[in-house]
Amino acid sequence: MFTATKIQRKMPELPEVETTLRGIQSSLQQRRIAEVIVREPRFRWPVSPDLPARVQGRMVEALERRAKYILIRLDRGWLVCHLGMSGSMRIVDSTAPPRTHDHIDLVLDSGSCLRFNDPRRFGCFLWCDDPREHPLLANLGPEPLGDRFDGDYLYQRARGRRQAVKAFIMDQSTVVGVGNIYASEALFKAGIAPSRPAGRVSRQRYRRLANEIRAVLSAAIEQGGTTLRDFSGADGKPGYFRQQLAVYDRLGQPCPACARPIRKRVIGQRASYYCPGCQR
DNA sequence: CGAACGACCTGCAGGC
DNA sequence: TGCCTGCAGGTCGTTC
Repeated sequence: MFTATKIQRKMPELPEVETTLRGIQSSLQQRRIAEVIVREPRFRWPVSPDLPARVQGRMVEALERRAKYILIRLDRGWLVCHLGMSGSMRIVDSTAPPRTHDHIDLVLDSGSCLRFNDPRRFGCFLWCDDPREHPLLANLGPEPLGDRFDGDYLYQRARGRRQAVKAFIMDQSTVVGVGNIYASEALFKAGIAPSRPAGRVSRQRYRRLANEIRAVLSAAIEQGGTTLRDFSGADGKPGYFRQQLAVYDRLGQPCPACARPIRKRVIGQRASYYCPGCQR
């Protein structure tokens, strides 16, 4: 039960990032940034001391997402933000007192404020001239919901790879945005064992896998709002999101398809859940 | 080149 | 109650 709460509370996989972006977009767009408050600059990459000066007074033109990065386009330059493993963003009244781990504020001319909270500080909040030239974004694979991603692409890219297929699809240079939960889920739905070498999955099965990745991410994005509402409302309603998961965090529970107990194995240093009967 | 692994952090659950 | 250990949604840099 507590596991369900845990999952709800922090889940910056791609659907969460997309939901976050949609949630903050209308409050930021076409607003001027009156002030930047950095209470804690130590992140995965530290906040540059000159970031406030570059950002204060700028207008927010648009928000975009690339992989799990939230990109905020200003009238001069961009902000490149990542939620890491524990980050979240919310819109608050700029007079609201900051809570623990509320590290950065973008105070807007509207009186609202974008507040970035990140307990583990694995995220980042960077300024750059042009994200297309930023090294962090340079080697990212295609978007899983875009045109350039399909089974044939995965099949081609997997030629000669001995790496486990789960690690392969979680590699951001293969395809972006497939996190640990959805990697397990998509592999289950595609009937592929997570430890199978990437180079030993057929073209046909990669087509299935690509479709399942798209399906599971799209469904989660549609539900993202619900997850966030539960999160911010703190109404203690557990498990709504977790019920959608067939295998993740379900060690020993019956497979929804064949009822054999779900197994857990560490692959590429990450916990992986699968059905030994349905996945080959 | 690919692949494995350590590292970065805090919070929480569970065991003793 | 409190201390210790292990584990957690990400992913980059180093090393082999």
